[in-house]
Formats: sequence, structure tokens, C-alpha cells
Amino acid sequence: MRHPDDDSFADDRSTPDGLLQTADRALQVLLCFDRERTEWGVTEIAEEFGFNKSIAQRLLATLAHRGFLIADADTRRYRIGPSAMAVGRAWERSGSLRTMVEPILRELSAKTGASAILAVPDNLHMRAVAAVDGSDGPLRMYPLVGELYPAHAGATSKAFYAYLPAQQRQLLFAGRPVARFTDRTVTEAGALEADFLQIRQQGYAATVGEYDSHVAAVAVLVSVRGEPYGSLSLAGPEESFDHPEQHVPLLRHAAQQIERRLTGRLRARKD
Amino acid sequence: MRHPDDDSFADDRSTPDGLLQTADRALQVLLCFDRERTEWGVTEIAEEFGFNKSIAQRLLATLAHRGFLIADADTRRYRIGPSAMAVGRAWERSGSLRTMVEPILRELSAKTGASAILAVPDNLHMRAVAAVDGSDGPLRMYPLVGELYPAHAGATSKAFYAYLPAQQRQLLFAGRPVARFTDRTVTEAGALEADFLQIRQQGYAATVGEYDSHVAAVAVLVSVRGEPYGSLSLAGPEESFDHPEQHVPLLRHAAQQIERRLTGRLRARKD
DNA sequence: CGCCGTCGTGTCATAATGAGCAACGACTTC
DNA sequence: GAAGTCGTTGCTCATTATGACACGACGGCG
Repeated sequence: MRHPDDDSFADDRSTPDGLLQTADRALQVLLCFDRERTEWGVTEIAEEFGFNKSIAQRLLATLAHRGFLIADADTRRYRIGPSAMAVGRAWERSGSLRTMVEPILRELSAKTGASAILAVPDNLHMRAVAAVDGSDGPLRMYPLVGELYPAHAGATSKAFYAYLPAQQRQLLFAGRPVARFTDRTVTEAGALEADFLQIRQQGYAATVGEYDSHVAAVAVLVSVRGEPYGSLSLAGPEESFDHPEQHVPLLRHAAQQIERRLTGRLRARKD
Repeated sequence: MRHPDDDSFADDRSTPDGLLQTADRALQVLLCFDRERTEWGVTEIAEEFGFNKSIAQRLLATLAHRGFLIADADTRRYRIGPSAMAVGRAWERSGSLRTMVEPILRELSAKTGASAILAVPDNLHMRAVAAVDGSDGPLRMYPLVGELYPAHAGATSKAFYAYLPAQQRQLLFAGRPVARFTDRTVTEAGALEADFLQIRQQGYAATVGEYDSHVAAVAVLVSVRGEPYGSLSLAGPEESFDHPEQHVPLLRHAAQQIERRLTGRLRARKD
């Protein structure tokens, strides 16, 4: 699905004028090492993009030379390499994620009065990577950003973990016992599965006091490039944050904005 | 410093035969958005690499077109972009870090009998990203990988956090009170600073029972591209793991191996 | 307020470079 | 053992990147 003012990008595969075809192709190739396909061979790349085999071979070799790919010596297939880690770390360090999504969170918060939080999964938890306090003042003493939420409690976590493959969801109960934070925390496997099912069906998660007592929250899944990325949530004091579900359309819209900003190509050409 | 069998890489800046110059240049440019330099302009890139301005401009525009960079509309300077996140996530998903490092850890463990752990910083903790259990059997019931260690307790953490800028080290005491895990945990700011100083002076951290009672550990800093990346540690039961310091040279050597594997370009050309 | 210096962008001729073709060798499969 | 697949490499041609130059915008300085 495309945004209206995206139409200047004629085709993903073709290189616009004024740009370097070879470099562009290399980057395209690099990006196709994604969740769906983690390994590629020379011929596969050639077919995927309609390149000649020699082009594919040289592109892959160049990417490998700079460490963006690693060539499996046995299978002669390529996987993602350590330079991907280097640029990924550069991205994290840059803090651009926060600055890119904070305007969206600010708008959410302004329209609802609640705190807005973008969180990403992290070792059976969710980590707040960007947040804006609501007009009722901060929910906590300490800053929201960096906070970890357990996978099984609260809308922020449940909106994400509900969409995990069933097998991975089992992990929530595989290790140590599921912690109880309040008397409303859901700790029983069956009940949690039922919640997840409902979340998938209605497309959002709404919880009250599951992690922090007196905090109500509503959250939706955020996907990037079609893959679950994190969750976007609104949270506020149980007393004043009325009918959180009413904000689901707003959340959905904001989630799409975030997805768009995190899916590459922005301000590539002057408009 | 180069490894003996690295000599086929004549020069970082020149593109070997059989590779694509333009793609290689684009990747070089992408990699220079690192800790030291997070923003580059067209002219700066041109000077840095000896390119013509037009080349630099097109390289940057191409990288931006695919979302690897973002152009600041006002300053016309470039920063790292969301596609860097995409490939970084692909790297994490691939689990290559573990498979690349585990042979080294296995060798460490085999030579010492202790458990070997590679950990990276994570929100004032250290996270074990790869580990091999020692011959005395596992230290814990649950797997080492994924484990979080607090920043102020244990060699694994201290070997890393000792090298943080003093200002950032203050954060350890800025938030909640420093937790005490055993009677040997160092919780006083002055004493911890003294430990950090000693660690920097001797080049390694050695602790006994600071986090887990009855566990002795020794650790060294791991740097990638000259920047602190994580720590490499050996840990074993206090009773049987004698004179952990004796293994520091071994640890140093292994840390260098890891650094080399994580600094790109492996098996780029057949040897 | 206007000048100059700097920076990013665009143009154009040139030739260097990447594209495509085809052949080879290694390996797998039947 | 033969046929097919895959990755690699040499070679030729022209597509494409290159670099010198010029333009316009911006900002700092006099």
C-alpha cells in the first residue's frame, strides 16, 4: 500500500536519473536479505532482479568484500554480514528513531491527553524506544524511554506478542514462572492465550492495571516491511483515561505513519 | 594491526579486481557514518575519499534513495537512515554473531575449563550474546545466552563499564539505588570507581562472587573498529577456578580474534 | 547592504567501467 | 558415468560513471 505523495517513486527496481545504477543495485540486493529470505545464491539474485549472473556475482562479491555479506565457503551462498551490525549500531546511536517518531507521539498525546509509547520487543520484554508524557503529567517518576515491560502484562506487550508464532509464545511460560505484578495480571497460560486471540481478532489490545495498577492502556501492532516490529500504545491513569478503545483508529493511523517513516526512502528527491 | 593472512587486502580505499567500483564506493561511504562522524556533507565525503564532488553527491543521493541515509532538508547534510536498521535487524536475526564467535568461546572454554561468555552492553546491563558452558557443567540452570548482568557487579560488566566516559558512569548511581546481590557486591560509588580505575590500569577485570556467590570470573574489553563493543569473560565455580588472572593473555588473544571477525571482510576472495 | 566564499546541484564530453555473452570447472543428481 | 546446475572468469562493446566546469543558493563578513 502506498501513500499518496509517494508516487514519485515510479518503481522499486529501477534507478532514477541522477543516481548510480550499480550502487543502487547493490543496496537493493543488500535489502533483500530479510526475514523472508536470509540466504541467497548468485543465480537466485540474478533471477530475482533480472540481472545477468555475472552482475549478481560481482554485486554479491562486492557486498561481501565490505563485510555486508558473508559467503558460506561450502554452499557458496551468501548471508548477512558484520558490517550490517556496524550500520545498525550507527542507526541506534543516532537516535534518529526517536526524533522521527516523536512528532507522531506528540500528536497522539496532544489529541488524547494520554502518554504515547513506541516499544520494541527485547528478550521476552518490550522496550520503550520513544515516548511522550501525557498532559496529566508523567506516569512514573523515571523516564519512560528505556523502560522494560514484561511480555505477558499490559497492552504495550500484548499487542505485540499476540502476533508471535504460537511456538514462540510458548516461551513466555517455558522459563521461569510468569510474574504477577498486580491482582489483575494474567498469569495463567490458557487465559493469556485467550487474550491474545481476542487481540488478534479485534486488532488491538486494551488492558487496565495489569502491570502498573491504576494505569489503563490501549495498543496496536506496528509492522515494518510487513514484519512485526513493535507496538504503539497510549497509557493514562485509570481514573481519567476513559474508554481507551475510542482511540484505536488514531493509533492505527499513527502506526501507519511510523511504518512509512521506517520503511526507507524519505526526502530522496526534492519534491 | 593486521592479521598475517589478511595481506590480500591491499588497501581499504581501492577496489580489487572483479569487484564493482561504484558499489564498493557506496558501501565505503555508508560505513564512514560511524561513532566518530555521524553527519557528512557532499564536499566532506569528496575530500575524505578523494572523489569528485559529483561522485560524492550521487553516491549520497543513491544511499539516501534506498533509505540508508537521510538527507537533512535544511542543512543538506546526511545522517544514517532507517534501512541501516533493517540490515542491522537482519544481522541480529541471522544469529551469525553467535556462530562466528562460538568456536572462539569453545576453544577458550576447552583450554581453561571455565565458561566463556561474550556480552554486550544493554541499558545499564550486560547481555550475554554468546556463551559456552565450562567443563564443570553449566553455571546455571537456565541458558547463559540472553542473560542480563547488572552494570556494577561481576567481571563481565565491570570490564566494559570501566571504559565508559566518566559522565556516563555516573548514570549507574543516578537512578535507582545500586542493588546488592551478595555480600561481596560493591555498592558504594567511590569503591566502584576505584575498581574501574584498577581495571583500566591492569587491562582486565577479576571478581569473585559479586553477582553470583561462588562464581569467580575474569574479563577483558572487546572493541570493534576501535570502539568499545562488549566484554569477553571466563567464569567458573570459585572453588575450582583457580587464579583466573592467569588466563588474561588467552582472553586478550580471543578478544582480538573476535574483533577481527566483526570488522568486516571475511573470505571476500578465495585464498 | 552588498560582496565573496562555500556548498550543493546540474551539464556535458570523455573514457573508464560495468554489462552481457559465453566458456570453463566444480559439484550434484540421476 | 553423463547430464544438469551453479559459481566463476575472460573478453568485447557501449552503457554508465566520471571529473572538470559552471550555475544558483545560502551564509558570513566586511
